[in-house]
Amino acid sequence: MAKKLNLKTAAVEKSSHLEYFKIAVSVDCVIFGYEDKELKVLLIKSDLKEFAGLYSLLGDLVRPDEDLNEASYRVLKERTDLDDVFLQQVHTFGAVHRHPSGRVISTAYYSLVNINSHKLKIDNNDLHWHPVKNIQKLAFDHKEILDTCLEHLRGKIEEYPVAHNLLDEKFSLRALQELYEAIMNEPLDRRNFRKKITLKNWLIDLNEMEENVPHRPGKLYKFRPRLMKSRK
Amino acid sequence: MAKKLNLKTAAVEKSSHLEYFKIAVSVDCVIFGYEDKELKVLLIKSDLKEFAGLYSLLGDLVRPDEDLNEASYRVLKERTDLDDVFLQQVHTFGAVHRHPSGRVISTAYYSLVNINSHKLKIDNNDLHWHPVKNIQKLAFDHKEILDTCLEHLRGKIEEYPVAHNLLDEKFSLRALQELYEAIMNEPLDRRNFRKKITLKNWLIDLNEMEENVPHRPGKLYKFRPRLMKSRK
DNA sequence: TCAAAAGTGTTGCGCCTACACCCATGA
DNA sequence: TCATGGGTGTAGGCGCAACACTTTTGA
Repeated sequence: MAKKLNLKTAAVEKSSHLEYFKIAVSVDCVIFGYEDKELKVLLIKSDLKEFAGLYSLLGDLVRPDEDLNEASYRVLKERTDLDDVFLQQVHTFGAVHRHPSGRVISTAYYSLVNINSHKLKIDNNDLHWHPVKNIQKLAFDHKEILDTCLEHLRGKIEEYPVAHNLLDEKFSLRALQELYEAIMNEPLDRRNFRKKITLKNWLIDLNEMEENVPHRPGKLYKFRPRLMKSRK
Repeated sequence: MAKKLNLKTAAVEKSSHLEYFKIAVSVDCVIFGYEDKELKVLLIKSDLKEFAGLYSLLGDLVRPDEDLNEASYRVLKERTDLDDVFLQQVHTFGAVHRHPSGRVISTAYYSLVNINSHKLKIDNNDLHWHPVKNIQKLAFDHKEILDTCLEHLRGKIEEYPVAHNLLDEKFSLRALQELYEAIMNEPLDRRNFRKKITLKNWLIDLNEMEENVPHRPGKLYKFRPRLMKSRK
């Protein structure tokens, strides 16, 4: 009974805090792809005058009736038409002046997609895959977001079989190693890499060989299907 | 020149998206403490009718002119009067209906504080330290937030010397081990624990002994000062 | 036959776990 | 002298890094 004193309904609480509903929430997606032995990220030309000439990550405001995670899937789907992909939340960036349009707090996600398996929905915004290594500056705090996500990705691929999202279904161990080298940005020892991967037991030997290569063909592998839970 | 076509100022962009500024952003702080060989968390009685009788984490809406991280420091300061503490962002929870007052997206932080080194600012909301082990249910999605933060803490203390935030300045190795056992929720081998800690070189031997213990006194240690960067 | 990459093992090191005994102190 | 915890070392296993030679294929 005495406890009743301080209780208020949610509706009452909301009305007393209306002035706080002035912050927009967005998601920014670091969409990684892999092509020509390079890790790439999907960028778009910023359409803000303040960032004229700079590229930015793909992002959008979260809709009032949309889960935060769903918003990141929507962004991805809108741009790549993919909807069953690896996508992971990493960090939320909330500096007051990070966005010139007003107060926008943004949750960063990264995603791994196969560049060959989809067509970009290219509009007139210069959407393109950009090699991660060359990126010096992006609009907003997107360079920091990119760096943070790349750091997370580096930790992730050591422990989880997520690399299949970036590759075609069949691949040689060399191709897989080149992918790892591109992500880690360092050369790896071939024998040790093969041992480590074998030990993890992520791969299935397809008993097929590379074809049309100008050298001794390598065996082809694929990732074990049960490991490939997308959307998480 | 041609590029000018699609550019718009930030002000224009904001006006075209006003309907999205309807989501509130909050921070929820999992404030961990350590007392009586138990890991505890600071809880408050929920003041929402929808959650009558349940406890919740400490949180607050982020102010329009306040950095996200600063909001979490403010919440901590308001409740514990501490302002130079370990605080780390973990995850952002954004389900549509996670808050009955409306659309509130919440970024979760956890913090490590010394229960003895401050006085709680206790108001009439039944603010108290609650053993983590006994918690079954909390208001909102706060149980999930707690679990997520605890999992992160477990990883953190293995790699970083953050435990000093929970202990008094001087402590015995046994006390440190008991803290680790409380956090990991499992017994640890004494010899192996000491070896591991010694190897990490986090501690300074104070050449002092425990006093007033009913058994052989142990040596006292403290954490190396340079390691103790608070606020990350 | 050459160029290019495939494929393969061993050694040493550091870290981890499991495990048992004697020592110092206060009651 | 007893109860309580302090303090210590070793052995086996595992993962990791460093490192070189032979084989297969296409050109």
